[in-house]
Amino acid sequence: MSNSGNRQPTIIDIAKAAGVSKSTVARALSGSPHIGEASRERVLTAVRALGYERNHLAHSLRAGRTGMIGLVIPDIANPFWAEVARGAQDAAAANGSSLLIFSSDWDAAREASHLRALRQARVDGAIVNPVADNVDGLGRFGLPVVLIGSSAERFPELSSVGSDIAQGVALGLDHLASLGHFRPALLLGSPNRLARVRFLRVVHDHCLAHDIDPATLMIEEGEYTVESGKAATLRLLEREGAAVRCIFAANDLMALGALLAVREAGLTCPGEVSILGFDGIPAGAFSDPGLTTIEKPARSIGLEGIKLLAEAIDGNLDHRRVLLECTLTMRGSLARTEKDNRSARLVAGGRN
Amino acid sequence: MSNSGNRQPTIIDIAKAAGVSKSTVARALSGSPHIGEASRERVLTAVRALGYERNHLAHSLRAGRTGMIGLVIPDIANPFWAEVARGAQDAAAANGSSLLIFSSDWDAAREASHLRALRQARVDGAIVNPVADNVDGLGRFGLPVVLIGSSAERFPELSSVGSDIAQGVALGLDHLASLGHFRPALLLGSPNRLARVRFLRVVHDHCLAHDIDPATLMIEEGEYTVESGKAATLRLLEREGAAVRCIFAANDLMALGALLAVREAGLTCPGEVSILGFDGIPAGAFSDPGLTTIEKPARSIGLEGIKLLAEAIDGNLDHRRVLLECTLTMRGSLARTEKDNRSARLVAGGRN
DNA sequence: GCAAAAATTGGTAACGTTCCCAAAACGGCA
DNA sequence: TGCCGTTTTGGGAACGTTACCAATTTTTGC
Repeated sequence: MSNSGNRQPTIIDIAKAAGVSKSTVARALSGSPHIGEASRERVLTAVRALGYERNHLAHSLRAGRTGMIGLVIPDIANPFWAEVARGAQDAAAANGSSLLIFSSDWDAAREASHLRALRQARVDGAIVNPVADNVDGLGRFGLPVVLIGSSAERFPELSSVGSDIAQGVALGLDHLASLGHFRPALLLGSPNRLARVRFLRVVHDHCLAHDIDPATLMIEEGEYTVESGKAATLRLLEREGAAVRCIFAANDLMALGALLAVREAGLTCPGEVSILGFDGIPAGAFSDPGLTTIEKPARSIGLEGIKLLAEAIDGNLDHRRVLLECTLTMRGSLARTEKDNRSARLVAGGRN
Repeated sequence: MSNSGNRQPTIIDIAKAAGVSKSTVARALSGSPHIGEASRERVLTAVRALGYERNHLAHSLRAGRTGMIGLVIPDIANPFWAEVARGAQDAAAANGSSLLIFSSDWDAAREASHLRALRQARVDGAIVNPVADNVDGLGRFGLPVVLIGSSAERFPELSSVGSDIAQGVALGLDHLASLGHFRPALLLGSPNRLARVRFLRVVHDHCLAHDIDPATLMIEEGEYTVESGKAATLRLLEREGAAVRCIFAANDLMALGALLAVREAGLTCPGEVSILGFDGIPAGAFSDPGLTTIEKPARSIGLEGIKLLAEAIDGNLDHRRVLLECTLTMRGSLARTEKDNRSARLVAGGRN
């Protein structure tokens, strides 16, 4: 009668069934040594019989930690972020915590609202790709936070995990150079993007190391979409006297657009034009030829984020910034060139 | 001294600050009418001053519901499931609940463990794409469940949301017919797959409706991957006397493979061979030509799943099976054919 | 056989919230 | 002024767990 209905049994139900007090049940459940063998047996039998499962809510309330972690990313439907989420999920599962995932849609208000929800749910901490420009929302978050993604640079006072863009760009340039492409045309984002500045800085250094005048590199702009990449490449190919043999795009979508443009211009890839992308999106595997690209370690970012956060939660709060290496994923869009265009290094006057 | 440290304030802290009892604070917070205007003001002022935020754990424990919903899918990194998750997320956010997302990796043990975690977290219900063949794990889940995906058919006694494959296949066949393709070659999964049977049944009906002998259709098998789709298409094109003008693939990956094969065989798409896919994966938008496909309503599935679950949670537990319409996403891989191959309907003896 | 030590057990408070009931304050009215 | 009805308030108890302390039982040593 007291246990009418089929609600989940509590330790009190177990205590009644086993004929002991709830304290004893708690001890049996927690594996405490302060309990007799006989009692433990009877409790565990009752637990199995009634199908008891600990109420995580009550436990969390008492213990002051929930074992839940928040993950706020721009869009779970975006392959890159989905991959990050997957990494975080695996790492979280490994240490027994679960993930509360939210998509901010690059909207500051939504991000703030999600952070509030996370705080109210009393998560132990959160991993966030911040969209808000002001640190306020995050600074006042009041819980351990780890930032992910490149935008984390704007908040140097918080721990973060990101991919090493500079290393990735250098890796790409070195690989291109090893194939004889010393002066790839560049498909970059719009000038006000932070990523573009970073990208160019590495290119600059690379050029100096190879005795090339950075000013002679051809550069076109896009908006990180297939269409803009295609249009930009078409503009590139139409430049007079420009024998484009290699294109290095700042993201895979633009690289895919470049591929389309090259074919539309009657050229072949990789035969006449080599194309290198940046990101490692799944769609790059299905193009023809497959897109060779610098792959960001998306899954590792999620994984490492959880690791860092776990440390922060355990009080081991050493502020850290982790940069993970990008890797080269070779598919078919790159070919060796015979004409070593490094010889152009002494010729001045290329446009842009 | 009592409120030392900077832990989150509770209603008791607010009560002290406002000089009232915790009951009064609770009333002010819940918008109860049984409270004086003066007290309400003082409470709300204190709330703002101390930055109080309700402890969702304690509330859930008391209220008996958490406002949390579980989502168990095979892989959050898979674009289709990520899209489903996004739909669920949006719908959940709309009614103020949050999502606990887990990836089962098509592994029954992992699925069971995730369901256990959800039960312990006392979620209000769960949306699951079941991998386990036995209904046991789900039947004993003990909480409201909504199944998603086609495998839900194996559990007719539970509510579910899926895409209407039959309608989608019919839609594709009708569209192909409207372009003059009455006898598309079929790229299907292996014979033991349930999906294949369903697919074929619709094709059969369609053929009868158009006076075509289903036995004359060319069919090849693949494993739902790009490579197997390519290989299968190559086999198709090598058949003697087979003038393949149209291919209908059971999923987009195989369709993408078909595209590669067609080009490799020196043919053009859609000029000489039209290709129709099924799924609506993002990569289909980036191929050349873009892949025309039957798109599953992934986001709507997640959305509708939450709606159904919400009803079930509110006790309105009418068992239901919702089938959502697939849509036709037109890109560039289909062309009208002049030769109406319907005329072949009287000729018997095509292989397979 | 008895005291002391050790092992085992039960009772109670606490985590932060909400709900119910009773107490207090306030107003109007005779 | 006293009584009654209404509004406003405070004091528990409860949700299910864990932790502490005290009480009980058992074991050990002499």
